[in-house]
Amino acid sequence: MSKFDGIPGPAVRRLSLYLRQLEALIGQGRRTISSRELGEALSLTDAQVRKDLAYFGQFGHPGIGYRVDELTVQVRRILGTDRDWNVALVGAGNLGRALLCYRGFAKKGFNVVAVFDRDEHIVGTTVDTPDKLVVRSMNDLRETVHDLNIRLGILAVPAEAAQGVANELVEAGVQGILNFAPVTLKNMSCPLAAVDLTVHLEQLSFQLAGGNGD
Amino acid sequence: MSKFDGIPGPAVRRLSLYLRQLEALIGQGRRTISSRELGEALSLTDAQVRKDLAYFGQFGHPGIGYRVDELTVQVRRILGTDRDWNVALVGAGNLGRALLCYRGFAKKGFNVVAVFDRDEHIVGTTVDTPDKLVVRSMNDLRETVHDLNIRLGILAVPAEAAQGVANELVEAGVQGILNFAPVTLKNMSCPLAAVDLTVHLEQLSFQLAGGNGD
DNA sequence: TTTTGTGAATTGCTTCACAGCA
DNA sequence: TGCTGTGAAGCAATTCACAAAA
Repeated sequence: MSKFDGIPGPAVRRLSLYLRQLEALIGQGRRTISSRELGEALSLTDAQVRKDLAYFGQFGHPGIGYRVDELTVQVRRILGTDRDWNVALVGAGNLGRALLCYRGFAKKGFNVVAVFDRDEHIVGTTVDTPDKLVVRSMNDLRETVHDLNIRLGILAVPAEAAQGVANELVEAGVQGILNFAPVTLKNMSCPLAAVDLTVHLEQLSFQLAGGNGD
Repeated sequence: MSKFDGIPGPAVRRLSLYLRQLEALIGQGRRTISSRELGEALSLTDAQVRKDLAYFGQFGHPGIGYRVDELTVQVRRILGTDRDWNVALVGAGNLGRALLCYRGFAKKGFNVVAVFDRDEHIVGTTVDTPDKLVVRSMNDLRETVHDLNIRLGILAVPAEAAQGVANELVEAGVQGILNFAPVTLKNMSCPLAAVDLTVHLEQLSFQLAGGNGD
């Protein structure tokens, strides 16, 4: 039903990479870039780049290429990162606290405005991060999500707790979840993204173990 | 040239998910599982599960399904995680230290046995993690990689430094790199895996911004 | 019956190659 | 000439559907 139906998932994922590269180009003061050069920087073919961008509109200029500032604005608009998103983080363990320190989220317009933890011993303490957030109780989830206009949730809890907390997040009104727990969430009624840190190491070990004579 | 040529990349990625689910099943004491049930747990079709596993051998038993312990052994062998891998982490910033605390790596047989940082003020200090590693100088990279039999590197440095450090890792003898820096590494002669934390949030915001009427 | 393994059909994605524009 | 946008072709991955095994 979406206006972006029929667009390959891989193309949408690459959109993020184009944006990252475009932001680097702005830093270098580049005004325009061709599909060939943009592809080269990301190890993609020029045709791939043109087709991906053409799914969303006509952004290029024949004979010139793409204007960097213009395309940046367009890709941000398509990805929805032309405005800020308020985010709740659940799980104030090691990973959770590290993510709070990570500047990359805010730089892209994702503001972590609240932290929650199930452990009542931690609730009320201040997390040692740049913006000094106080850990909130899971009981305040729904109210906080509403009051702070939180739309996304980051799940940094142990695997056993993940499904339950994910349900609570949706119940509280969150519209999308980034899941760091090593479990596949089931029956979610909102968009999901999953990051499993060990899966990527396994892919490397596969390539090394299977790729040569062992 | 590999014995696993012609196998779809997506199938290999799912292998990690099968293994994760199998390990959960062992914890529950399950003896066998059908392709249908395994697929259900991971939101895949039964045909997908069977075809993926069949790329690597005949592990199933008609009328029974797959024996959990048997299949676990096989998948570990295929992924190369039936033995341990020594890993070096470069970048002792917030993200790097958080990854050192993360128990998931060791649980899967990936042992982070050395930490490096370019900042000589940090070199020599002990990182506050369970296994108390001392931060090493980048000058000792090659020697340490050799002495500790390190085969994989985790890159947790700023974007600007990533390409340079990646080159140094390969130069030092590392055979695969897991890259957390938000850049696409170029001209690498070893297997790579990339984790960009903001990319996943952008995918969520795309789905929310584009999926409904805005 | 239940459930696998697999050729065949289908769907989806990428690359090719070229018309059209600057 | 240089470069985009895009149908057509080619390739890759998934799903179907059924023979064979327990």
